[in-house]
Amino acid sequence: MYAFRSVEEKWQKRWLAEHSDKTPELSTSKQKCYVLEMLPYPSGKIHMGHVRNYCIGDVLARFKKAQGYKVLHPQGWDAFGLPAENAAVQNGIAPKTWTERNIASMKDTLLPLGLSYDWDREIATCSPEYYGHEQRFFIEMFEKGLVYQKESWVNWDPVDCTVLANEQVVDGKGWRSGVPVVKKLMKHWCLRITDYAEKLLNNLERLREQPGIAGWPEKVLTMQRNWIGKSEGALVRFEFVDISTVGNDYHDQALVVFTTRPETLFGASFCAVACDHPLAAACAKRDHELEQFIDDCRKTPVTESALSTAEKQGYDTGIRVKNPLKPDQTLPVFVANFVLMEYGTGAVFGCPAHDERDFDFAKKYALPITPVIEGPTEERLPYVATNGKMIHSDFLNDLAVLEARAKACDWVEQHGVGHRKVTYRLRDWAVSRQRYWGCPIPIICCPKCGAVPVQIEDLPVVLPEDVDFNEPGNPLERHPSWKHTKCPQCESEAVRETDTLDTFFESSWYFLRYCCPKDKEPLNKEAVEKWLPVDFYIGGVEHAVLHLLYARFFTMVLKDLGYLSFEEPFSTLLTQGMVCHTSFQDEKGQWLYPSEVERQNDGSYVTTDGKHPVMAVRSEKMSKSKKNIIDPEQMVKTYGADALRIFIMSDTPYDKDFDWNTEALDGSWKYMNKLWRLSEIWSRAFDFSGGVRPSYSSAIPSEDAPELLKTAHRYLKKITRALEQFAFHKAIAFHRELTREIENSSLEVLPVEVAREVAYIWLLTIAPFAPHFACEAFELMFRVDPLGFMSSWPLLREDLAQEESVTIAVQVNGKLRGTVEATLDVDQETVQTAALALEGVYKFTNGKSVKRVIFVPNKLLNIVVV
RNA sequence: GCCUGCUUGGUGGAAUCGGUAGACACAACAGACUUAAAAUCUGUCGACUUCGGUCGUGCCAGUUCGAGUCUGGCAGCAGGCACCA
Repeated sequence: MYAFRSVEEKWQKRWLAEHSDKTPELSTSKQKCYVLEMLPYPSGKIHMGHVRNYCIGDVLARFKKAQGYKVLHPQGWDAFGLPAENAAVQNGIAPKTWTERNIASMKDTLLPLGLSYDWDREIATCSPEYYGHEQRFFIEMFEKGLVYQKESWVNWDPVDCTVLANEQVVDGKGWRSGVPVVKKLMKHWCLRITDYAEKLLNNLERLREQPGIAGWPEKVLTMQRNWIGKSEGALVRFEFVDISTVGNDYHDQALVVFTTRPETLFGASFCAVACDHPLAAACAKRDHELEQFIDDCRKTPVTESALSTAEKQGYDTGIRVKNPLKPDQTLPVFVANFVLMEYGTGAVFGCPAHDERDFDFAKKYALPITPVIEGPTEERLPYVATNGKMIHSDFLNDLAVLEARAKACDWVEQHGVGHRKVTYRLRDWAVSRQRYWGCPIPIICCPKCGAVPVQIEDLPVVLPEDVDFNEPGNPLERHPSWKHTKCPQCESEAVRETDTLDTFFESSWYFLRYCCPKDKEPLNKEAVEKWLPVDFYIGGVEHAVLHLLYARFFTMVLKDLGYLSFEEPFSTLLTQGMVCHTSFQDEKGQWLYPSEVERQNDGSYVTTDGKHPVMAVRSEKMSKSKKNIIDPEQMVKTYGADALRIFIMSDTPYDKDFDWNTEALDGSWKYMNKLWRLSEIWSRAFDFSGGVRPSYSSAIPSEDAPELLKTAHRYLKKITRALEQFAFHKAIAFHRELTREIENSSLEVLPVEVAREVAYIWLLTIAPFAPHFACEAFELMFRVDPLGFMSSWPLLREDLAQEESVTIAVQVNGKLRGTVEATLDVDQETVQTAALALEGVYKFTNGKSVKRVIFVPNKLLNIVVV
């Protein structure tokens, strides 16, 4: 049996001791390959999702290295974040200690997997050597006006006691705590990601698949496009009919609304403003009932389900405005719960005939519904499509909708009542967190000078370690000395900002720091320019908008700050599927671990102790709460790293969900044993001493090449191709076929030079998946130190890989009736003669006349008869 | 509601350009070896069949000599977005 434990330990020790995976020096960026997996949060345990992620990256890294690329393949830790603080509160462990302990134990699980990381470049984002640099970025962004402080309604997570970015609110709930988010008015720091909205959107085109570059998955591009949510329209001014009704608290002569459908202005029947709109506030001062209404609106829960069922509510302010296109028409102004202050101008005009929402509202408040578009056929209102002709619209009549839109825009611009305007759904990135375990925001609040950045030479602003977690809230806030300092400008007593940065800040640039992890400067431009962009970035699709949008934004900002000269950090993005497992419930509905359950012959499940019936729930993502988890450490101990690596890359394409099945892992383990047995047989059968690299096949003419050599080259071609297309599961399937071919060939007739080359191909094509085995077997068979040979890929002889005989399918009227064996590039006549002689073909052509014959060289002959 | 994917045996999945559907595995079944078990090896494994074949890639049409693959329509599943004006 294959002694995987000692073998794997032996080679891991050597790789580490000899720095086998050290990043090579790079003189130019030619032939470089940067392979990166999304860095893990040090939660304490490596789970199967991590394993899948890192195996994909490692196979790619090893393959590219073998192909002759200079590979950068680093790993690190996304080490700031809430769980560390929660542990501090619950168990009294300092966040730093907790994090460091977790990093150590997770690394202990990673090392036995045999991943080819350059550990000399390891980063932990919680170290001041790391976060000090991002404080500098923050200050430079501040000075460039990309950072600002704003008081506004924010998403507040009542459990984590912190502000959340819009991206972190999922279904109206905090992405971490899972409790409903509440609105809270707070001062917080924001980054002007909206300044980059257009670039973030336009560059998505470049991330598409291109020749030689796989690009980003369409799904992710679409998600980012939707998230940015560009819409083109116009701002339009609606003058107040009687300014005195508005009162002195509102300072504009008109209400400005944003619309994407200016062509429907002739169908307007009301205007509505958000409850946070200044006009609403102004009116509420004189109207107690309105004040009450606004209060109620704010209390409306913001959860998705509540929003979709919530009825549209409006309050008529009594103010009336003039329709700018139709000055004799006046419209009522409502405060309405469905208008959002954060989007557009916080004010809309309603055209009920052509908008679902306006339609509902108009019906409820008995407002007129005037159609202005006549669709091609009889449709019911509201008619929201844009094909049709304009009606009841004065100078827009008879125009197509899109023409009318352009004309309406021209009109409002010419008459000074509005202009074209582009709006985005994307909002600025709120980065303040009222937490301890994060990067301190390097700002000092001076009573005289206001917010003043810390001097660059005073960086990093280091987190204090003597903090107490016995009270709720931010420990930095109540630390006796940390926040007290002097203003860098005027020297007066001042306090530090006690908010820390969102942890997505750290992960927005770590991939750059790997190029120069020990540099004194934040980034070594030369190194960054050589290695970036990341060629293959591998991670979960759950980061499609959060992390991946921030990282792109950050790269653009750093370009504008002069740190680098490219805009897009990741050329190809590979999003791996989840690792799933059946989950089990006992009769009481309690979740059970797979180890507590056993399968019976009839396919049903019972508990291991007591044999109680167990319900198997459909396979779903492995999670602690459902207990459907498999511990990678345990699997490595039982089956070995190579078997686990091969297994997790087998059978399922990398981007699809993977169904865990321990029995199938057993199959991979058996394959390892088979490989080892075959290696032993070959090492006894052949003496490969006197040369390692095959030198034979380049000399031999293809017609003299033994069949097995041709087979090996055919599979080398298939496996290489599969790897280049990220079809890892196919590469393994092909290798299994190759193994079977080798097993079935007789060794006696095989010249040693041919055997050498076959063995070389056989071992090196599985090496990216099973590197420990490959080393051990190479050493055994070639009797040399294999380390230098693992980073080479066998040279393909295309002429040997060519099939020289082909099986040609013979069809009659498109139905398969037989096959003909022939030599490559055989002519039609030969095939046709052979085909017509086939019994199965004759039966269907006999007595009929041949109308047509289609011949596809080397593939097929189709005889059409009538 | 909108957007994006996906749908092939009992299961995971193969099938470059439209050209032999089911590679490679898992499970199952049968057999060999064995005192026995494990391990290993061999075989069967889409449905129907009068054993000649016929049908079969979610459903209905179309293009084609030929469709899992292309086009149109429909259904189901998954994911994303959503009072976004």
